[in-house]
Amino acid sequence: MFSQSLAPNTTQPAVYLRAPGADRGEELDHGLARASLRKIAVGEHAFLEGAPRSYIFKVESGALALYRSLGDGRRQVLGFGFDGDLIGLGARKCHLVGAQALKPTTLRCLPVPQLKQMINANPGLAARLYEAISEELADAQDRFFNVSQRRAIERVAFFLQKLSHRNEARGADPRVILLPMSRADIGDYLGLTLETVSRTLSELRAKGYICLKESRVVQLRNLNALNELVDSASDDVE
Amino acid sequence: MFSQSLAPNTTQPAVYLRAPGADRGEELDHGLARASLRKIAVGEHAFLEGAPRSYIFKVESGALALYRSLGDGRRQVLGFGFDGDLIGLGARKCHLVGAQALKPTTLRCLPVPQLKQMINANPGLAARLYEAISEELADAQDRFFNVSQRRAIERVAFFLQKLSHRNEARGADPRVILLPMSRADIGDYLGLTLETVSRTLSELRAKGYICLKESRVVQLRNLNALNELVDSASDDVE
DNA sequence: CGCTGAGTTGAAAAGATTCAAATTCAGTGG
DNA sequence: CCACTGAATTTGAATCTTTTCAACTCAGCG
Repeated sequence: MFSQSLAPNTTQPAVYLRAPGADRGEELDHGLARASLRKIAVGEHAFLEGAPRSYIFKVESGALALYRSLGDGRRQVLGFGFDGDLIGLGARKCHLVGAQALKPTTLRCLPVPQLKQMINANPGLAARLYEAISEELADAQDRFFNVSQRRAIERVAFFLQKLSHRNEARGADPRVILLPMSRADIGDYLGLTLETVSRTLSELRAKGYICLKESRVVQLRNLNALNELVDSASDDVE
Repeated sequence: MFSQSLAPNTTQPAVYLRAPGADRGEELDHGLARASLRKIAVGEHAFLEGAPRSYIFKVESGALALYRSLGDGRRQVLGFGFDGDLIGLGARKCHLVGAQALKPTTLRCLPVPQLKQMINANPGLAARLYEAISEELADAQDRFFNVSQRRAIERVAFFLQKLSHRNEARGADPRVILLPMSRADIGDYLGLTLETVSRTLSELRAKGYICLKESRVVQLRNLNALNELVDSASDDVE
């Protein structure tokens, strides 16, 4: 793929690995279990863009936005870190994304040298990291085409669907979504303005697909319709 | 990052690694040098979406489009494979992207079992693959925000800039770009329609930034202006 | 009880898509 | 070698979507 080898000022990845599943990442879990805890308040950063990568983190509780700043004050949110997620991984020496807490957040911090040691001691861990990061790439691609070629309503539906599936995977209610992030964060994630996000949520409510009691609590009332918005690439669902 | 752990039908990554640089991937090069050659014609596939991952490929000459199909016949082009690029890598058993030749293309084919053997014999190789894929992820993120929050003219400038840098990195003329792909391919890559791509190229020509003698040959006449279009919103942290 | 920041909503403007037509280009067969 | 055919490209005009700018509501908090 040409893009990476061209990118001269390519942005630094922090590489976000998912939380190890049941049969993966035992070593990581083991190391992390003994790692130190750190608490950060809303608005504080786990790490800043450009900061040296000293630790990798596992989110114990709370939520973070992973973003890159643009020159003109705008920013691109690349993802969110929720409890169970690993953040801050990557091959480079510095983070090129920042991780800012959206609510009070607790992190486990594993020093990078220790991670490297673990990898050296256990080559299988490298393969796991590789798998995890290739998942991450797959996800980035998934998000890419769900954003680049779709309308606002489809993007928002995609976003809600992902959160719903995440709940499901964790045994939480897939029909009730708690949003720790603002409309602006969602917009920066989906490539929309905050007004469009708000309007689109209102539109989904008008269609009866969702229910918005509080602005940060979304009830999904018609999961099928949402899924169709995401899956059907161009059949309008009115 | 939540997205990956949610994605239920997450798309399969083929993981696209870049061509090994001067000091990287010697083992890969070594193995590939003895790998078998395969030629494919325009429109043929190196591998189809969903096909089992039997080989990884190095593009010797030619060009391919790496894409995923959408339900309704549209597709998302995730990248292009040019000579020197490695394609088809990834942790999963099947490709979830297809790789279709844009012009007559020659590939080196390295069987996956052999790659695994090489990794086992040389743990350092795994680290290199990890680095390479984290670069790939960084690139995907780069592309992501260059597409999701920008106008057509900025997207096209970004595209041309990348190709220009690629030429530069390879000792080719950074001011002359040969496009092996159609306007539709570019559009599918940038999240635009082919008409918009065409119009935007015409606009860049009208501004005097580029020169289009033939539709597949672009001369960059004002590299600074193009760079400003790209950088206007994204200020790199380095 | 007024502030402040987040969210919602409206209206005008900008930008991209869609549909349609014209033009260029490449490859084929005469 | 040239005309023909189909594909790729360009361009135009109408339409649709999203953004922008602005006003307004609401909840939390000093």
